Amino acid sequence: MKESISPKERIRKKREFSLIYKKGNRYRGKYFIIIYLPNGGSQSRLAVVAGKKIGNAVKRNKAKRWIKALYRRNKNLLEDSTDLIFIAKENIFKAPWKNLQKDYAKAIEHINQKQSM
RNA sequence: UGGAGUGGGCGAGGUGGUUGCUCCUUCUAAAAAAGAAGGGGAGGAAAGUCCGAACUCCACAGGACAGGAUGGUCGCUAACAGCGACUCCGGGUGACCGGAGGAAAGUGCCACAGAAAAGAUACCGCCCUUCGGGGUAAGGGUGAAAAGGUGAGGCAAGAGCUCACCGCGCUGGUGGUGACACCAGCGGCACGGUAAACCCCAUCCGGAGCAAGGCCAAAUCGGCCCUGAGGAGAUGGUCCGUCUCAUGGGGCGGGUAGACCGCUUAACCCAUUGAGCAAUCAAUGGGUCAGAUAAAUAACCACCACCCGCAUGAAACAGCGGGGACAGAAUUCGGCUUAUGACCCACUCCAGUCC
RNA sequence: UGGGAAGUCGUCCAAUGGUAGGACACAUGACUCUGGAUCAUGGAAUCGGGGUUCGAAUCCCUGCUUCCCAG
Repeated sequence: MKESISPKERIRKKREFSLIYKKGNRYRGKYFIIIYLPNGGSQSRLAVVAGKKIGNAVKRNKAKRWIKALYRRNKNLLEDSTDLIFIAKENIFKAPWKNLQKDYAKAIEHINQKQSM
């Protein structure tokens, strides 16, 4: 299993963001919020939002990197191809790596169940 | 040994493994996509956006006004509110640090207190007196600030009225590119403070900003041009013809999404030599060092080094637990300012002790 | 990324460089059988740090926060 994220696997256009915000479902995790929408394509896609509330530029980048790493490491968990927007919360910097992984696994499980129904 | 001053260096600690991101080159190959190999990949402040430029577009005969910025002198620089050296003033025992045009061009302001806050009709006072008035500014108290200061002479009482020293101003000389310094003489000296109040003087300044600007260009709507058989209407007594409207086909230019250029080789960096007190400049040789766009440097693990705490101990090693700042390029440079853990280096000052 | 504006009691606004004021809100008391309204009294602030000045909310530097504009 490859663990890369190529440009095709990212959400980049403002129009696409608006669509997902409008029609997608939300899951509130402990350290982040996920907005997800099945896209019917061949690949899942990803975007991370880290707002100004979280901190300065260094902190925002760090949050993005962590969430991207989570996604890469656990690509195979997701069953259907889905567009995902992650919104990082402030407490993400206090979390140990293992808790983040648990929280992520729980979130993906939740999404899989919802979509198979 | 302790305390302090100035300037500078380094700053995701190092090595390895697994998995990843971005750009360039070569190859798979003829192009795109994809893959493989090799190489490059954050900072001293990248930050705040406080100044100054480069670059691009717009405006522009020339001159004047308005508005803004700067402000000791000389130098450096592409430019600057920057930097260097020097001058004067103020602070500090000292190393050192901070400040800087003009108040005699004019206007304004100086609360309260005080007689008076500025070219003094002087409140109390002192002295003289023909009792009408006159001469004074030593002393008093107020205030942030009170009309040169101290001492002596002098006088009715006093006063730069006179003298000495200090301060201030003017003139001349000498030294210095200059700010200014030193020396001599003269004036006796009514002429505060505030220009980060208006202002005056000198110097500089057109506006907007890479979301600048350029180039290519879907879909849709509308515009213009060409054109086909037929349709409707107008002209006409009717047909042909001509004109208008709707429609089919083709083309054109503007322009949106989007793509590309701008986009990284530059007032660049390093070394040596020379000029200069220095900032800096010159010559020679070498180097290429991020270019992303929902936005790249990371995640996890192991070991080693450093620091802190715990416990043992005379001390150290081993052990356990924890820690490593401020902070992320976005057109590019030169500065300023602010944030910053640990460590290191150079020079200097003060105090104590010893030799 | 670039360009601009503003910070005064809890809130909304005032204030020539000279004692920071008003309204609403809050607290206490009076009035009332009680509450409201009314009356009286009181507390509470110049975004932080420097500088100029005898004296700064105001003038000058420098940071911080908030808001607006440009696709």
